[in-house]
Amino acid sequence: MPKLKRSGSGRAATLADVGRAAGVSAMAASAVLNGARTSSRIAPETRERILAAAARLNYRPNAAARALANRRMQTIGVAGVFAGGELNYYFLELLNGILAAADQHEQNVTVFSLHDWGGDAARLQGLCDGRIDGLILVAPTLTRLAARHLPDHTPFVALHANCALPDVVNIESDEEHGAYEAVRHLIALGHRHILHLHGIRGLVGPERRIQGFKRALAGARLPFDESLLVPANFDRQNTRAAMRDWLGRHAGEPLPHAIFAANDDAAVGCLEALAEAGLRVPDDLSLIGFDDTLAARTTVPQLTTVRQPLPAMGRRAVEVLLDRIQHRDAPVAAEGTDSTIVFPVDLVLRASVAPPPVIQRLVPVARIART
Amino acid sequence: MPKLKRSGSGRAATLADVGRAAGVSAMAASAVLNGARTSSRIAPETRERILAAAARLNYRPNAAARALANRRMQTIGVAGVFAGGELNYYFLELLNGILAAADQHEQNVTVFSLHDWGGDAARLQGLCDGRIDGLILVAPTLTRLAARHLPDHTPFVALHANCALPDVVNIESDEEHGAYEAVRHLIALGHRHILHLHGIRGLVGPERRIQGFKRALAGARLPFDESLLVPANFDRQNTRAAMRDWLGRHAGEPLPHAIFAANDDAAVGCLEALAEAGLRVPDDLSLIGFDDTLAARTTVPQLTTVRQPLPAMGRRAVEVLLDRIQHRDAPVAAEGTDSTIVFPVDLVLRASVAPPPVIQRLVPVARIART
DNA sequence: CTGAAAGCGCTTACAG
DNA sequence: CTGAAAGCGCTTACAG
Repeated sequence: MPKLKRSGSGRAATLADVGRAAGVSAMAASAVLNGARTSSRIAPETRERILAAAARLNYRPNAAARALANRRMQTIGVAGVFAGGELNYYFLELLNGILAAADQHEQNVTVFSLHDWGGDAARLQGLCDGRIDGLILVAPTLTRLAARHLPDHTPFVALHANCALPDVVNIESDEEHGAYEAVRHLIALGHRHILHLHGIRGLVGPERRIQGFKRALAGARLPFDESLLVPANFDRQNTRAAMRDWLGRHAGEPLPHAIFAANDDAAVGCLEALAEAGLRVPDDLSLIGFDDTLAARTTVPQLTTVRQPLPAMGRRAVEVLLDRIQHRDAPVAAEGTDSTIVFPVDLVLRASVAPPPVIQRLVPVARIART
Repeated sequence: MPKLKRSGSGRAATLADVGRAAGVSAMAASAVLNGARTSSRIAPETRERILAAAARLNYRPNAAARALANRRMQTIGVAGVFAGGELNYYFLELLNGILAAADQHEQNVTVFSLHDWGGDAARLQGLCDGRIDGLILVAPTLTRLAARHLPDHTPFVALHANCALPDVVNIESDEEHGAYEAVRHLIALGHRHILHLHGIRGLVGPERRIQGFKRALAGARLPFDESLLVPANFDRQNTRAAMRDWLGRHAGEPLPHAIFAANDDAAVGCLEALAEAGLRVPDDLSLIGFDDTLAARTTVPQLTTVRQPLPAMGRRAVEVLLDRIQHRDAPVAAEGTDSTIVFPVDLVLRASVAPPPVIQRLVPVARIART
């Protein structure tokens, strides 16, 4: 039986301990161990002694003390509304890129999961207390007032900001164009009657996708009317319910040729509702998503979708933020330049889209009431 | 045109500033602002003045200074191999629970993404330098030596440890039982010829699932032989390739009744390979997964699977860790008690399992060579 | 009830 | 090349 007790007690070795053990001052130890850029060099022989003592004592510089002296934590924060029932894929992809870039620059990443932007805008203040050197805001939705009162002394960068943030670089992708290309692709295959499952009206992302949808229809001289817009809220559960509901209300009418879902999660919810109703994708109708998250690759059939380069966007956010941290006093963007970085999007062709069936199906009448 | 320059420069207000502004000492300010448990109380009138000054100066306690004085960062770390091509669902579910519990206890969470456990075991050392108060190891696979040399002075807790970690609480679930129940369920429905797509041999999780598989077969007096075990590596891509390969090698032979995949990702990969071969789940054969991650819910059909309560396990890890941090010197477990916490698992019934078809299909001969 | 002192562990000038 | 001093911003005893 091993003794179930770690020696966790007792304090860790400090620079002073190392110095004492090597017969030098703490600051000589600091110079060799923590790579100070002191102009002076330590004699090779002394250096060896210090290194040996440090190894022997298992010395490890204390991050808090260092941060206090340097005014730099080597840590960046990531804040957003991630949890809410289901953690989302969107964030997972982003985090992937953020972690990779942070690792490369030897920065730590602290994740702040907010409940909602409304009440938690105040909480943001609390995070900017020296524990992080800068903060990445993921899809922030702040009121004008809150946006103006972002904590000073802390640099920010935003990803997919849903609101104007004065003096903050915003990183986004060309969503309008992505939506346009997606719908144009459907139209090119012969689809005419296309539904759009859209996100929350008023938010930047959903509105841009709606704009792209409309522009593609207009470009093909296809009529647009509000009935083509089905509200779905960017989330699987909601969309499944919305789609079930839609099918119920349109039983017996001609089935649309295709559906353009505002994101992959919505597309998956839609797929589920269609499957329940006995409709096959892409045989009976085509479906297209947006984002190219894992969700798009783990459905059967896999989803044709618009790829936003989320990991690359996350990486870029880290780089921009680190630059802001280094040059706090530099202006966010050159005079007259926009402080927005736009990534290109790509249409990714997979199995959920096919030409429309020769004989258009009707929306089936519900067979079984399900919960 | 707004001026694109934040006032980021200039330093944040300190306790000394607040004290000065309120005409008291920094420590009086400390007592009222940072809730010191100093036995003495500050006079209500002074208190008001201090509070007012703090508000006026927008005072925010400095985390690093506090950490240095208190020897407590209010931050826990989470380390694991998460990235590797595709960030995994398993971690996403866990993180969900970890973030929720940390939030509740007002702790920050810092995520360390390791490349692999081999080389990075050394990096663990580097993290234990006061920046975190304790560390959660996610599915660690350490050598005996590395395990023995976990940094002192830092409490740990492990989730699904793949190796013995002296004096570290390990949180896991009853995987053997889960595997047993899954296979028993298949057998109860009439399945006889069942394949198991297993993870890496030698790791704790995969081995336990194999044990459960074998026990269920033995319980029903079904013969086991090695050919029922198909190596698949816990990941979608690999499993798809493995399954394609298996189908190719067994073309023309009777199709198995069912497949038990060692995790959901593997099940999804399997599903893809089956779909490519024109085989339908569950009509032609049944499929069952393990974990109940999002992957299990976003396939069509949704997967019958064994649920590990990952968010709850993540929450528990935080609680155990915080307890270890509070009582560093207490033994990890009472004398003679095991320092392992085992969560129960549940079989979740969804659409990927059905009774075997009346007429057993043969493995189809590959129709098109695909890449 | 309030303040002066010392310390947490590290760094950055500044002397020798 | 090396050390003594002061400071980063906060806390915790200890005096008054």
